[in-house]
Amino acid sequence: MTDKKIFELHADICKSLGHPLRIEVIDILQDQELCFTDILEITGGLKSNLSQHLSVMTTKGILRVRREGQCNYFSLASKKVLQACKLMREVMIENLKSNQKFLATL
Amino acid sequence: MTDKKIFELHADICKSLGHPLRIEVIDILQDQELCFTDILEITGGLKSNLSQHLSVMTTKGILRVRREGQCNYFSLASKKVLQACKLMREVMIENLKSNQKFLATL
DNA sequence: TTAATAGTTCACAAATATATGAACTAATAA
DNA sequence: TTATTAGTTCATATATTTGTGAACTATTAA
Repeated sequence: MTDKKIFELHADICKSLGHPLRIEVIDILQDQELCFTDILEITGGLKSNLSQHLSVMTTKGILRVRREGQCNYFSLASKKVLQACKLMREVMIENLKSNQKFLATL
Repeated sequence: MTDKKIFELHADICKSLGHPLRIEVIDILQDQELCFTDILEITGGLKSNLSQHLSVMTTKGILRVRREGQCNYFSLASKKVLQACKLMREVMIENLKSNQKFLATL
């Protein structure tokens, strides 16, 4: 496999982190498995929209689904996703702080 | 700041990882500082395109730029970005392997 | 001053992602 | 059987990203 192809696959899975609703879902599922309706109740918004985002995340291997009766239970496929997500949040917070410091000097 | 606003900022910085060229740049800069022309030579493509991607990454606080003479030297702003990136690559590789295993059973 | 190098910025076209509501399916309950 | 719950899928409108080439700016060299 060429490097370029690796970068594409790598970027593709990283895209899962690039939407507020998907970040929120990762946040919610960090230490629990929840069914669709529970997630929807927490995040708000349209069910069709959430369903599509969960579907993308599942297809990309970020989430697992488990069907039980009429409910679909979602969970994180790997703790590594959560770790990566937390690291990026730290970077964001650090940038936020350094911007605030900079603004304070004006 | 509301949770939703945090998720937006978080997702926004994660978007930096969601493009093959930007992943390649992070890869290249993982242990060195390089100027624009060097990066362009490695990645290929149009200079305007690379310039715009580097600009986005810098604005989002993923990269640092240092001007020296006529050259712009780029480097990673934080090792945490690299760590996050590596974790996501591991997830991607694990998924790739498990897909291959699944295909082998057919 | 003129030319060359090293990039950035801009305008616009094309591609991709996102949101929305309606229609649909599958499982359970009445 | 009929209704209800729990979601998925689809079509389509809108928004955002991305790629491209031309024009531009800043620094150094001749």
